[in-house]
Amino acid sequence: MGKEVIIPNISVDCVIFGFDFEKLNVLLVERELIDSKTGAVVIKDHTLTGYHIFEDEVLDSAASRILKDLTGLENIYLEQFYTFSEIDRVAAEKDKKWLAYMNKGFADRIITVGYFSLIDSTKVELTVHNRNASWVPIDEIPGMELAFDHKHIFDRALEALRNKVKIDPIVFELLPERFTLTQLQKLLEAVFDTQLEKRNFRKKVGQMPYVVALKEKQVGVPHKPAQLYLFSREVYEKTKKERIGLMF
Amino acid sequence: MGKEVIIPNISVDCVIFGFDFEKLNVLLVERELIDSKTGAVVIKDHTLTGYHIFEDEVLDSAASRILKDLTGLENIYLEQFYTFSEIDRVAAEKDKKWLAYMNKGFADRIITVGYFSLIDSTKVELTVHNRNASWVPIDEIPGMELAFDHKHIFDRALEALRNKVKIDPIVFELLPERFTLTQLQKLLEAVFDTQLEKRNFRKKVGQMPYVVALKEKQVGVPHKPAQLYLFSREVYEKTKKERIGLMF
DNA sequence: GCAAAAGTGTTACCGGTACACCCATGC
DNA sequence: GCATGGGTGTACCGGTAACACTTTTGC
Repeated sequence: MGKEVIIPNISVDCVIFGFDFEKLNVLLVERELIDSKTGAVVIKDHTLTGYHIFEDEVLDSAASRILKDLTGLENIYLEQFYTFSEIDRVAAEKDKKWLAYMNKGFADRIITVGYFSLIDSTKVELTVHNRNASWVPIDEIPGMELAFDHKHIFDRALEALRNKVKIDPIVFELLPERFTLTQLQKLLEAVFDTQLEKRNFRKKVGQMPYVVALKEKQVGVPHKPAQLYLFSREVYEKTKKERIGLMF
Repeated sequence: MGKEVIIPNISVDCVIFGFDFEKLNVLLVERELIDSKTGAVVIKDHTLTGYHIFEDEVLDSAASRILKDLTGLENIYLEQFYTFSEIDRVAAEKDKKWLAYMNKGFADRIITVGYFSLIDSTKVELTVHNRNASWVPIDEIPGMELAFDHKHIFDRALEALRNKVKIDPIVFELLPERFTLTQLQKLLEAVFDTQLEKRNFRKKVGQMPYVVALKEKQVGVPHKPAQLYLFSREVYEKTKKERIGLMF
């Protein structure tokens, strides 16, 4: 560590998803560039987190590193979903200024590998490490100004997330270890931007042996306390059966 | 064209799938290196097709170019599925020798972007362009010796293909425009390495408005001639409905 | 007329969907 | 005792799974 040499033309960008029990959010970092002479604001927008990879580093490690730098968390769910190579993806005027200002020896053309990551946002503190990072609800992204081609990257990430959630129980990565069925339902509703019917939802979850009821219940809530559950990937792996059903 | 400059550390590799009405195959190229002094065979194995990308070229275009170079075909279904960055992925002894022999200015560490492509193999001629290219049934790959990390890339490609086939009607790309239901069934059986029940399969296909029966039938077959069908992506796009059903 | 593959219909079961009411807690 | 979200059962329907026989052609 310390004198790592970057590869100038390859980077990793992370789309970090989190769930606040109401909405699905993405962690964005504020980017601000102020003219040192005039004091005028040259750039003020938001970016995903990303960085170049090092010469002796694999993409997955670079993504983990970036994630840890921003959130302080390790062993987080990360999935590579697409590699972006548009020739002018970092060539907008404001982005060129930004790269010049950074002055880190990046290439003019940068190919970036997109990862999405799912974190239990109850575990992340945005006060210490924050480089002005904040959670933004996914439905606000379309109206925002993002750096580089990050809006495009976000769109692809959300699509990849939805596809993966359908076939693999990764949603649980967005919840605390112990969660209620209502939280799980709200989460899926947020991911797919839809509404689910409570009784049917619970019936379905009841058929998943890997969503296991704990003996504990919520405490201190001003209504009937909910049963707490746990997701066991171990049980999932043991009980899953191959499904071939074509869905198109 | 002509004086294109390659990017030394980024390449594209294509896993080309084809269907011969019996098995699902992959197009592999024979790689042979003979010691110019002794005449001894130094390397003899198989590789996927790939090449570096050019400085002014996008990944998708590089993949199309590579595909066209090998098969002569254009406008082929191509999908990027994963980017491979293991540090020693081209560093095995035989692979280093090969790269030295090629002497094209490639970097020591090459990151490669994997694409899979689906082609109607009745359209490809392996006689003209062939650099010793041949179709290899997918169930023979595990027992073969492949260059670089190409076996790993193939595994990921097959996985990505299966996932995508489940949610999008891309299988039809592997068939001629006009095909029979039995051919479609055999193809799906080959892709998923499974058996399907004829009557149920046909009932299901009967509910897909975008698989349209033609007026024509097979001719010259020594049995009852089969009805020919056509896949219409246009009809598919118009009639598809969003499904959210969780499958895990 | 025989071999070879195409084509078709019925029943049993399961999973999906739609829907309305009682329950436990904090204040 | 009231407001708040937690939790449950039933009826209908559509899709999936299992199964055997008749049809059309080339030779």
